[in-house]
Amino acid sequence: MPETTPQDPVPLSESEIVASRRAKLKRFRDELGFDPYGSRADGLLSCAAARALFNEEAHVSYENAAKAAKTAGDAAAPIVDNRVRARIAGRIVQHRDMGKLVFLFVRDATGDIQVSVSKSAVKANEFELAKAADYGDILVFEGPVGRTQKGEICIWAAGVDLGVKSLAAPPEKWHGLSDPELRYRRRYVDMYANPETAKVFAMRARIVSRIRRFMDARGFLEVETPVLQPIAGGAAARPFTTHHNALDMPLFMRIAPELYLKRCLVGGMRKVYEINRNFRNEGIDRSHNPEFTAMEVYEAFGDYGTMMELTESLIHELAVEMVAERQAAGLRVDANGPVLPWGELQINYAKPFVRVKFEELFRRGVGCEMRDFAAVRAKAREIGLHHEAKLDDWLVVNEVFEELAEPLIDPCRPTFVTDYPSAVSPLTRPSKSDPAICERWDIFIGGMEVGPAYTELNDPDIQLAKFTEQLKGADDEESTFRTLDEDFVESLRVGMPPAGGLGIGIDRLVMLLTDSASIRDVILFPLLKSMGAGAANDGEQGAPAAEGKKA
RNA sequence: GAUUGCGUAGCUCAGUCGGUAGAGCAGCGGCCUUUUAAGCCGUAGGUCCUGGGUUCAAGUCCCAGCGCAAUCACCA
Repeated sequence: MPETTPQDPVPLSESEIVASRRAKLKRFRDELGFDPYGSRADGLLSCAAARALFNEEAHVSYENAAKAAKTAGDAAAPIVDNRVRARIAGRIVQHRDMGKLVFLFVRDATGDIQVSVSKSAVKANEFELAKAADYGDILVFEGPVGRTQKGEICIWAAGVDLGVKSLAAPPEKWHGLSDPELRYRRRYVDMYANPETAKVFAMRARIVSRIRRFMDARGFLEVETPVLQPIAGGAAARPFTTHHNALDMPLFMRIAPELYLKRCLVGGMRKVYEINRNFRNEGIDRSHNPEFTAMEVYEAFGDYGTMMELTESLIHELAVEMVAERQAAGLRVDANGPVLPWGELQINYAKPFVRVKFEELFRRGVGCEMRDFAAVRAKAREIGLHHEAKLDDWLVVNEVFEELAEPLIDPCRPTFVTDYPSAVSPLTRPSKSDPAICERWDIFIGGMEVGPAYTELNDPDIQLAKFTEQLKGADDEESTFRTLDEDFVESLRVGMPPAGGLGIGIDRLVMLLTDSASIRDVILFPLLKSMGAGAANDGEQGAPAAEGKKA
């Protein structure tokens, strides 16, 4: 490179690596006759499936026959080879060139398998390809499944082809990619460099499909409701705003599907659910991503009790299945039931889950009755809640509860906290026997709130009053996106049957079931700030990052 | 949004009190038909996140910015 222009931030050393890979690509194509961008390959097995084809008996009898043939020379009987043949494709993650024999480890999403390529067993160009292959290239191999002298299951290549030549500099092959930022930004590298990553997303897919099977088996209908909404309702979060050009209409990305799913009940669907993305314009941390997957469930003529049974059965069943998966993978499993590790914790998903009333937990954590507001306020001041005086009684109760009572919940046992004060759950139906509390629960697992459920409010007049009251309390910023959903109220006037409703944070549940510490470890492409100048490999003409955006 | 920590080769990481920029892997050249965390020998590779400042001298100290992480706030 004679000169590096400012628009070309690629460091010289990297161009050297890329240049050598480009030279190899040319050689593979021009000298060895392989298409560096590959073509269709039929009958491919996964690496895991190929490994499973190994048969010790066939391997031993082949080895013996080959040995005998060698000593007997020409007089030997023809060698019988009963080893099963397999064709696989994957990235080269290890490469040991022993001269006339090359050992490679090949990886796909199911795992690794060793391949050895002997100069005497393949065509000359195929051998050269295997010999010169780079870490990260995808190769296709075909041959019998046996093992090596060291006992490693191994495909003895009879054919080698190029799937695709990789031009990028690969990550370190023993440590992989460990910088979390690089793992998220270049997930496509993370997924093959760190097999654990690929496993988590395979588990996530199985969990979500099991949830669907569970819901379908119970007669729930899966529906899809709008993500683009003229009014962002159903939760108390800040929405993302957008705009439809042809209609010249402001729109919001939904913060919850709730109000549409309830309309489905009005329309006559008895049991509905939706698994889909919500978008909330709030902070980001270990358990929050701006877009996240939630399941919402509504059951006509159910209530928060039916939702509790459903939730408990669902999560229990998922945990049992995860335990079975871990057992199948050879991991140690707790003999005492469905116990899964989550970081330092061992979470026990045995039924029944813990159930505790808000009022009871409050009493235990705070040491006074929640309805004794004077005592509660005294406690609030004691723990340093200075703005206590400005808050309504029940809001103080709630804050004191979160501070002193929630920590009492055993993080190792899924726990339903039930019967919240009505005043802190404005859209929930008050209990018939005690209107100060309402029919709502939250489920906590591992110290995280995984989801709430309610006996839904279906009186249009009360709903309208509560909406209106909420709007009155909105500050300036809030009132720019909070609008009364009159059509929803109108739907309640048509008549929504009494119902139970449930929301479960799927990402958080997947975190718990896959022993992932951060929500970003269970979201393939979590939102990151965009990089300014000097962005890694993006080729972006990174404008000085400080410009614009920030306010 | 606040606080703290981190940012050095493609990757994983050292870098002492402020005094010539280091290692392993990947790459490149050579040897080898059974390797297993990376076979053996040799070789090359740098915007020390960016921009200022202090200093004879800054990867190192100071200020500002960018990014990531953790904790808190908001929220689920």
